[in-house]
Amino acid sequence: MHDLYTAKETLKLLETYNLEEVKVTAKTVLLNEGEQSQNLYFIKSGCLRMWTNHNGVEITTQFFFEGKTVASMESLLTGDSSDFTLETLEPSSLLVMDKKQFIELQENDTEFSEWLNKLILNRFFYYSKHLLTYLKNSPQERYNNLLKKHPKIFQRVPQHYIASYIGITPVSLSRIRNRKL
Amino acid sequence: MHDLYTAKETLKLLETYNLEEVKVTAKTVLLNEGEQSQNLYFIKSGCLRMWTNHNGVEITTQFFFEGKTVASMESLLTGDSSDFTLETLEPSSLLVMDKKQFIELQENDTEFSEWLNKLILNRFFYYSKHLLTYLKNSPQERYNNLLKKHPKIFQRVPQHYIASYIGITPVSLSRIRNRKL
DNA sequence: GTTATTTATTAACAATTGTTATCGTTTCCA
DNA sequence: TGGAAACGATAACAATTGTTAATAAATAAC
Repeated sequence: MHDLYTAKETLKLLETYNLEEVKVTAKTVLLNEGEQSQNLYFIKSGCLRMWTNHNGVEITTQFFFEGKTVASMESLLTGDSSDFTLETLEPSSLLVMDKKQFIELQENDTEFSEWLNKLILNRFFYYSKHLLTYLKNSPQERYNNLLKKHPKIFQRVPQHYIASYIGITPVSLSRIRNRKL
Repeated sequence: MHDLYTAKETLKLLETYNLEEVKVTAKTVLLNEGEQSQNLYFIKSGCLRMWTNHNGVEITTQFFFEGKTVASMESLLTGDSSDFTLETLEPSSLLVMDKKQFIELQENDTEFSEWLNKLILNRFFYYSKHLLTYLKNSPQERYNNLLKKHPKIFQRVPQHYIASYIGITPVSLSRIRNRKL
């Protein structure tokens, strides 16, 4: 009942909607903070980061890799302006669903709305667990956990983006990485 | 479309299901960490906190006051054991929906499943925003924001529970509160 | 009402992180 | 391919938080 869709299942579903596929270079902004989200993206290849401005500093809130569906959900669903900027980190190939089709499918396509509900549920669980790491762990521990669970991130993502994701400055992350135990 | 239910609307909906109402004293544990969630609660009066054990220390993740619906959603929906303990902070009056009825309604009652989807969406938005405060703000700033937005919490909830909610120790919170500006 | 327990404050010190700046190195385009 | 921008490491110092402990005050229990 509450099994989540795999990347393959999601791709299969989305392919039935004949979505446009776009190829973009690294550092392409797909959505600007303060603007209304107009699209839902599925990453066929490449990766993205979601970030938000804080006193002129970019705070990365999440990374998304191939096989994942990405959108500023709150903005897309409510029509409010997005709190986040969505930007590619690598040259990426994306399936794009525009807002009009998104709303249409959400209201009239049972399979799509079920898929969406599970996506939202999945993201809810993700945020819930992620929040816990800020309550339970120190920056050092968050780094250790990230390195253990997602070592590949460090090979694909510049370190200073990871720093803000962990909740610290790039300087502090560099220190942590080079701290002798 | 995506307006969320008010406390009054939720109460009205839940009252159609003839739920049992229970009155419990303060410090009553409704769900233990490690056990499967068996119930969904609606708080008619009183308040609850959700917490998780970390190396013998209780980390409070959320407070719930009258008019709110509470459950360890992940545990209730997936059947996994709960990551959290649910405990009353004050003598409380609660509407209780058991898991069997919950599943039954979720599968067969359109209005209930729509209500639930909005509840999940709402909690997703809440966690998303809450997480941001850990990425953007210092403990001092999180305290300031909480005091500004929810000053009543400090009148109803012991300070050391609030400390872990903010992500710091009780000692540090006391210092912040008494720090001169 | 007296005793326990819980709660909050404060102090002293250690450890961590933030801030600012500098300096190589790498990467990116133009 | 050559210059500019981005990136990561490091240093020095300030500021904050964690840790442990002692104490006082408030609350709950009997």
